[in-house]
Order: sequence, then structure tokens, then C-alpha cells
Amino acid sequence: MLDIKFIRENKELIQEGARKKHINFDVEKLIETDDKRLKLLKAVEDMRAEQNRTSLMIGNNLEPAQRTQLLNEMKILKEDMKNQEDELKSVMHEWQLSMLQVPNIPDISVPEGESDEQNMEVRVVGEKPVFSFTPKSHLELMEMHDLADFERGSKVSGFRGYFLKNDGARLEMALWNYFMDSLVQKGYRAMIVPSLVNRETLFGTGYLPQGEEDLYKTQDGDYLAGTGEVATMAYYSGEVLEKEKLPLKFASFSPCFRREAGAHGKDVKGLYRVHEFFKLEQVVLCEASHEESVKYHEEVTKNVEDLLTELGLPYHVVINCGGDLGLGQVKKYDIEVWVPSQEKYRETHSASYFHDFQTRRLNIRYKDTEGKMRYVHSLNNTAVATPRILISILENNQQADGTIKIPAPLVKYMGKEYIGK
RNA sequence: GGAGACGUGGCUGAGUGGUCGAAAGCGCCUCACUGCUAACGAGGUAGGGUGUAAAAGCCCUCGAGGGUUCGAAUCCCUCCGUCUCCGCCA
Repeated sequence: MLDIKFIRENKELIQEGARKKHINFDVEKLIETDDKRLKLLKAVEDMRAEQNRTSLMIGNNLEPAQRTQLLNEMKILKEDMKNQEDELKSVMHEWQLSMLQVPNIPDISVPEGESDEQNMEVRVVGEKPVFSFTPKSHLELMEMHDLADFERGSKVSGFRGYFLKNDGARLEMALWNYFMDSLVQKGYRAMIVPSLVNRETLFGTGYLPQGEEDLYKTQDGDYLAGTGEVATMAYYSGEVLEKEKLPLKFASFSPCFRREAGAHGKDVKGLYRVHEFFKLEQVVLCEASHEESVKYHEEVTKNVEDLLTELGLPYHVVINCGGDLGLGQVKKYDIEVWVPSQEKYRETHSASYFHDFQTRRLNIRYKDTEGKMRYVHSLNNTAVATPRILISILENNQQADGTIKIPAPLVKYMGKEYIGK
């Protein structure tokens, strides 16, 4: 959500932003609706003022005749007012729907492009492993060491269902612990957050109304969130924060659920694309300045890069092009880790900032030094998403004898150096 | 699941039909006082919208949404949430 005044004053910017994001949106139409809204609002407010004045007069002692006359006048006024209010209500409805469609403006550094094909590589880090043998896929490795069971996964859970077993399960937990410990050391607050969330929360974070298709919904009208970002962001919704406490940094763990409605036929085998997974997410709320947003955007990105490097995983960072940005996102980096069996980098992390797009919807504010209420800025990045990242860990660390070398930082969590020895 | 109570500003808490966006206290800000700090004293202090050069003014908001009324924090209905007791279950 953007400020309507800002939209009116910067309609070219908005229109240009929508074009860059390849989002179909007509600013002029919104402004027309807003004109109607303002005109009706003025009319209704004037009538209400009239009504308030007259009511005060009636409250005083009056001649019975005068009183009767005023009561009659009120009856007429109320009828007029009802009509105008009804009209205002319907215009407001249209206005709100339109306001929910307004895309946030992408940063100048965001490249042009329609889809992830046009994302721009900004750096490549780590050495891709060189194998003296044909490397196995994570599926083969997991079967070999009894780390997962996909057949029983779909028997029990359906398409894309899986069980993790033995060191597969333990490796996943080791990752959670390693990433959580590291982030807590960097000053992030450890949280375990709800996945079951209400509608408003998803509107607030920008996952609704556009993302309905990809969300599981309960018979009570609640939803299963696709990321811990949702509950973490809503944690302070409707609140006024103390400026001194900013930035607030969270490391939020939660189960995540995605219907993958638009991804039929994609990555149908293995752990890459599943309906149910776990994620540790970084969320930051900071002061309302672009510089602060950028600073923490770089920070949450670096946090992950440092840890991937510690784990010895080769990765690259791409800057997402306009067409690959969500409605509320200003800029996004994806971090993609090397998958030897596919000879590709695959997305494991996604870092984006929103300025006040989310906090305006969620109504999260603070008082600045001038005493003015401001919406905080919000941003987030994956810390670690499992089981997806297991793919790269298993494949990159496989040995000629079929064993898997556990990355050094995880050894203490696993209590061993190799899987399969 | 059943019964009852409650939901007011940054916080505590008064307010059951009229000039109440709201007493009082706490907190916070300004001034005065003091060698400095604290206490005491004086004043100020909700948010949003509209409007404007800026203001003033006007409108809305007492959990949310409806309704009754000339007029609602106050009465009625629905929903959400919190608390207490009972039941059920860990």
C-alpha cells in the first residue's frame, strides 16, 4: 500500500514502476476514483457538520415549535446524507480494491526484464566441486543412505510428500541450529512463529489478495502461511514502536506451506519443490529511510553469504529484474546455490525490502525525532530453508566412495564427519 | 463445548443518552527552581482524514461491523479478542 497523496503527486513514477514490474495497472483510473471519493467525502462531511450543529441546538432548551422545525429539517438532511453515504461507500470499495493493486516502485538499480531469465548475476562465490566420477543426484544419494522416503511420502501426504529419515532428518535439524545460533550471535531475536494466520495478516504482508491461489485455507477462514515473514511482520501490527528500539531484527522459525499452484510439472521429483517445509527467516524493521533499508538489505544478504561460505557451498547472487519482483518489493536479491547434478545454481534464498509498503498495511509506526508518526521500513531474507538446501549440501559434498562429507560447522551438531561411513 | 464478566489515549483507569476525543494518575515534553541530579511548582501532550503556502476550521475514531436516536464511549444486534468458573483433553 502506498500513500494516496504520494500516488497523486508521483503518478508518472507509479506508472513507470508498474511497467517495469510488468504489472497491469492504470494510475489515471485510480486518480479518477480518488477524485470521486474526495468530492463525496466533502459533501458527506459538510452534512455531518450541519447535523452536529443542529443536534447541539436541539439539546439546548428550545421553544417547542422551533424544536419541531429543527427535527423536521434533520429528517430531510438525514435522507440526503444516507444517499451520499451509500454512494461514498461504493466508491470507497472500488478505491480500496484499486489501492491494493498499486505496485511499489522498484529501485533504480533493478534491471529491466520480464521473468527470472533476465535476473542479473552480481557475484559468484566459492569453487564449484570437480568430481573424478559422475556425481549422483540428491535423490540417488538419499536413497543410497536411507535419508528420505518419497514413495511413502506421497502415500501418506500426497503429491510432493516426503519423509526425511536418519541423517537426513538430523542434517536438517543441524542446519536449523547452526543458522539460528549464528544469527542470535549477530543480534537477531530468536522466534518460533505461527504458520496458521488470519486473512488480515496476509493482506498486511502483501500475500493477499494476489496470492490466494498459492495458499492453503482452513475451514475457519484462516490460512497456512508460506513463510514465517507473515507472522513476524504482523507481530507488531497496529503498534507504535519506540524509535530507540529500532532496528528490530528477528530470526523466525516456522513450518511453511505452499500449494505451488502455478508450478504443476516443475521439479516434480525430490526435495526442491515441496508443499511443506521449514524455514528460518530474517526479518528487520528499521527507521523510515531508504539508506537504512539498503543498509539492512545488504546486511541480511551478507549474513547468509557468510554462512554459505562457512559451509563451503558455491553460490551466486542475482539481482531480480522488474518482472520478477512482487507487488510490494522495491528490490530483491536471490541467492542461488550450486546443484552439481543439474549443473545449475538454484534459488535457496530471497532477500527483499519494501520501504513502508507492508507496514502501512499493517499499521506499524514509530515517532520520529520531530514527534511525527512514521511507518517503519521492513525487509526480510531467508536464513535457511529446508529441505531444499539439503540438495546442494549432499551433492556438493559427495565423495568417490559414495559417502557424504559433512560441512565442518555442522559436525558438532551431527556428531559425525561423514554420512555413510 | 457450557455459564458469566470485560474490551476507553503511550500506560493505569473514570465515564450508562447531549457541548465528551474523554476526569484523574503515571509517563513524556517545555518552562521555572537548584552548584548538579532528584523531588516540588506552572503549562503542554491521542491518531487519522480533509483543507491550507502554513494554519484555522471541519469530519472520523472509546475492540470491529451494523442498528435505534435530532444526538451514542454510554442503548440493541452480530463478530473478534481477553479474563473467570465448569466440562473435555494433555
